[in-house]
Amino acid sequence: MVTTDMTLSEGFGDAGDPAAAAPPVSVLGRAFALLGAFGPAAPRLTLTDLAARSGLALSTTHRLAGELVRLGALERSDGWYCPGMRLFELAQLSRPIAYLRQAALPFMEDLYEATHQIINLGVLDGGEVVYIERISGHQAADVPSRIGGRFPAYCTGLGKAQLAFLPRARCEELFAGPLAGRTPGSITDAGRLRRELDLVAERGVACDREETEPGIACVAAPVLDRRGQPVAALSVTGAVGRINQAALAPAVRTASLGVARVLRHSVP
Amino acid sequence: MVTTDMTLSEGFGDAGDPAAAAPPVSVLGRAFALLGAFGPAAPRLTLTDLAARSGLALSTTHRLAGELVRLGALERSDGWYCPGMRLFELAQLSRPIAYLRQAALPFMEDLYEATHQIINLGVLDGGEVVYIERISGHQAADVPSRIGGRFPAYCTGLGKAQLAFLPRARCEELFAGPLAGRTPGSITDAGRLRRELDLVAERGVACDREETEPGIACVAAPVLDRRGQPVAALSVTGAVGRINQAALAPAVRTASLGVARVLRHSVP
DNA sequence: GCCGCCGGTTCCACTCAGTGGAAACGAAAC
DNA sequence: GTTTCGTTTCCACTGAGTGGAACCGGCGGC
Repeated sequence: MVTTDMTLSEGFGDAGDPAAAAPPVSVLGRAFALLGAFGPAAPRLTLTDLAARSGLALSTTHRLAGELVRLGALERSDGWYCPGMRLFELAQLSRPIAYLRQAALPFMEDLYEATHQIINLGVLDGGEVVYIERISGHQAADVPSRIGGRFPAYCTGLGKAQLAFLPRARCEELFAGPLAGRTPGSITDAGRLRRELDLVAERGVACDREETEPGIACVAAPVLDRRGQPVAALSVTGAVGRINQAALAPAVRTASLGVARVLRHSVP
Repeated sequence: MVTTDMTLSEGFGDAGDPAAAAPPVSVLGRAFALLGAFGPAAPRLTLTDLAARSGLALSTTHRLAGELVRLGALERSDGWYCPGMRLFELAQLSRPIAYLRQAALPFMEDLYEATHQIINLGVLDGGEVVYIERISGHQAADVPSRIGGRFPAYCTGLGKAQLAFLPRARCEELFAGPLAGRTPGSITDAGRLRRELDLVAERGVACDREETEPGIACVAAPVLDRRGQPVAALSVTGAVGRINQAALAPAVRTASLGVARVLRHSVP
């Protein structure tokens, strides 16, 4: 129910600016258009880029950016703007995120020590998964997940693990449209997705073999609240050859049950 | 040089609102006053609290908060507002933070596996340390650090490790005023701080025995850039009895050198 | 059951913060 | 030297933003 129209404005790395459809009317809208101009592919921008990507007039951009710098939401070093530390501080106060991370990290550490693969924690937002925390070692596997990043839920382990425990109706409405898929392995057929989710619900873990990224596999398990609703999911991710899904499943499931238990006891 | 006046508005948990000194003039200022109303002690607020703590008129608060919700910067569930996920997403695009975390995490994992104590990563912002990442296990030691949290630099290991490598002049100007201290063990004498920092610069590690929090000790080492300037610091933190500073120092120092090496090779 | 209180929401006339075109500036490229 | 490109400053216009006031609805007390 939240940020349904927000996904549209997600700053993807398209070079040519598509003259942002509906120029925002309110100052806040404009300010967030500025912030939204940044993205994984554009972690820092000059004033002119900022104006072009946000669709705002140059002088407006200049003034707003200046103000955002004063407020700490942007930082500027030799002509480049990038998101500032104040945003980071504020973001950490997000209640759900702070609680989740605090509860989950010890279990993520356990999983890491046991597997030495990448351990991810993500939550569902609309039909997408947002990565909240990720721990990894030195082997810089080309796993595309990134804290604060988003992926379509139906083609990631983290997403499927949570979708499977959503009320059926809610899930259906999320995937009414056609499923584009990310890789040749992604599920793009609604019927097959439904059967897959039934299987996940039955087993308590979701698997992903090259559905998110070629060569990458993962095993994920949901963290459920008292009412059985998913609040997050944990996953172990790595190169296909290094992920033995059958062997990892119990560990991931145990860890996510542990997180759920801690959350039940700490959050009222 | 950044956010010098920002520290004033840090939302501490004082119950009675001190009728925020200078009401912000710009819409953005007002919006950030709203966001700044949240704090560790107030992770969620009602509309009325929000208005009181930010010093804005109720109807203004209502409208702005509504807009921030639409933008994803705030979330609302049954009457409570809290910082939203969109902020979190934007914050992760902060170039310095993302690079730092990516470079540092593997080494932090190594330190964790070796010590099973709390591992912190922090950067200097003015005279304060901001915690960027923290990993910990199940023993919920009462260590006060929190991702996104701030402490005065001169009474934390992370802070001293970085201060010691700042140009002397810069350091002096940061601590021109009197040092309040956090605990009986904190350094509050400018002369003693200077000698301590000399020692840190010589050894390459900073120690903290109950200077931040009674019963807590840590060992920290700076991550220096090409020019020898500190960009961050790593620390191992835990209960005094469990931290053998002499034994940990080489490990922490090695890890921070590792991070510096990775950063040198990845960031231009 | 009725009333008063207290959060939250909506309304609306006033006005000042915000806008953006244009011009000045400065440094680097030609 | 001139041109070009990114940035900064200026300023007259105006509609987005403001906040007092009225309204709504649920809860607790009388």
